[in-house]
Amino acid sequence: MKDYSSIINNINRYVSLSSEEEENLVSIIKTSRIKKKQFIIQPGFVCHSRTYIVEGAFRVYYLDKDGKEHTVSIGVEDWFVTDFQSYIDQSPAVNFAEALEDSLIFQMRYDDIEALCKKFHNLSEYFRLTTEKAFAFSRRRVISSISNTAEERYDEYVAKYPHIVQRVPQYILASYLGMSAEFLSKIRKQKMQKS
Amino acid sequence: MKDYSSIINNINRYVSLSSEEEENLVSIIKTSRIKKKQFIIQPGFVCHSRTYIVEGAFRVYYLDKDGKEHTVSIGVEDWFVTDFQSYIDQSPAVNFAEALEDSLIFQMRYDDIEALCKKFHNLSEYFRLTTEKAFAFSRRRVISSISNTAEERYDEYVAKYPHIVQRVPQYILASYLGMSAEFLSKIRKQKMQKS
DNA sequence: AAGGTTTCTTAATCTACTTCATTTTTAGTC
DNA sequence: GACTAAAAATGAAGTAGATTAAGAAACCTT
Repeated sequence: MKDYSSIINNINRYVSLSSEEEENLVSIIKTSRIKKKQFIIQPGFVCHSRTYIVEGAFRVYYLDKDGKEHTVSIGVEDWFVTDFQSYIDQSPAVNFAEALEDSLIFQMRYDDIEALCKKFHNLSEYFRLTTEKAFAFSRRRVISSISNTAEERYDEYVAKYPHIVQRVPQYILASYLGMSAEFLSKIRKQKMQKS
Repeated sequence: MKDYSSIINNINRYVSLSSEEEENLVSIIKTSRIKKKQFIIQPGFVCHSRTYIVEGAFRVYYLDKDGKEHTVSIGVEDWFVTDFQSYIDQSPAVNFAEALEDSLIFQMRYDDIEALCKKFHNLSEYFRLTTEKAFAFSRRRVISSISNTAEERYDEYVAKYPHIVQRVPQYILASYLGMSAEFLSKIRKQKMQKS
C-alpha cells in the first residue's frame, strides 16, 4: 500500500473527500520515478496526464523560433506540472517538461480525471477551486511582466520563493522571469555590492 | 420575464443544465445597465460579483506606482469581467473595471455562486471547465509577453480579435499588449507604408 | 458649427535590456 | 583527484522600446 497522503492532504485543503472518493482517486494514480534531465512532456505529443510532484522539481519550457528557451513554470513538491493547453484539449504539446532533480511523481490521466469529476462533485470542486487560484496567479504574473522592471520581478520572486531560488539554476530563473541570464547576473552583482 | 438566453447558451456549451438548475441560476442574476466610463470595480473595494457582459464592452486595468495604466483584460459580449484575485478570496480589489461603451450586464454574487456550485454538480463543472480555459489562455499570454516582440504581440492580437481592435481605443490596446501608445502608433504606421 | 476633450501621430532623445564573446567558477563523472 | 561539462560572471557594443513634448485628427456636447 503506497503512501498517497501528500496529494490527499492537498485535496483536503479544499474539499473533504469521502473514503469512496479517496479510493477512486487513488486507483487512477500512476507512480513514477524520474531522473534529472528526463522529459515527461515533449512538443508534438499530447500531454495525457496531470502530474503531481511528490518529491523533486520540474520546469516547463518551450523553444521559440530562434531556439531560445522560455520557462513557463517551475514546480517543486506539492505542485502540479502540465502543458495545460495540451492537457485540456488533448492536443499536441508545444512545451517540454523536464525534471530538474531526481523526482517522484503521481500521474492521473485526463480521461480518468474527467470521468471522476463527472462522478464525484467533490473532485469537480477541487479542480475548480485550484484552477481558479492558478488563474489568479497567472494574471498577476501577466501584470508583473507587463509593468515591472526586470529587477522588480526578480525581487518579487526572491521574496515569494526564497527556497526555490536556491534550488534552480540561475539561467532557468532568468528565462522564467523574462530576462537574459546575463542581465540577471548583473542584477545580482549590484545587490551584492550594495549590501 | 427577462431574456437570459445569452448566458444560458454560454453555459450549455459546456454542460446541460436541468430546468431546476437553470431556474436557480437565473434567480441569482442581477441585471444592470452601465454607462460608458462608469466603473463597476474599484481598488479598495471587494469585487463581490462575476459580471457577464450581455451587450457592450469593458476593460480591467490598474494604475502602477508611477500612475501608468496597465490593462489586464478587455471584454465584449459573452465574456466575463472580474478582478479575479479579489473575487476568489473576497479581498479588496487592486483594479478598476470600466465600461468602454454603454453596456448591459448580468451579475452573480460570490456567495450565491459558491452556494450553487456546492448544490449543483453541473454548475461546478461549468466553472471548472471555463476557468481551465481561462487559465490556459492566460499562460499563453504570459509566454507571448515574455518571448514575442511588441510587433508580434500586436499582429497576434489583430489576427485573433480583429473586431475588438476596431472597437477599443488604441492606447488601451497598447497598454493591454504591454507597450506604449506611441510605439503602437509607430508599428501601425510601418504596416500602412508596407501595404 | 464652435469649443473643448479625447485620441492619435511624429520626431528627438534616452535607457533598460540584449547579444556576443571571453573568462571564471562550480558541479558531475570516470 | 583530475577531466569535462555545465553554469555563472564580466564587459563592450547594439537595439527595442520608453519618454517627452508638440501638433493634428477625431470626437462629443451644447
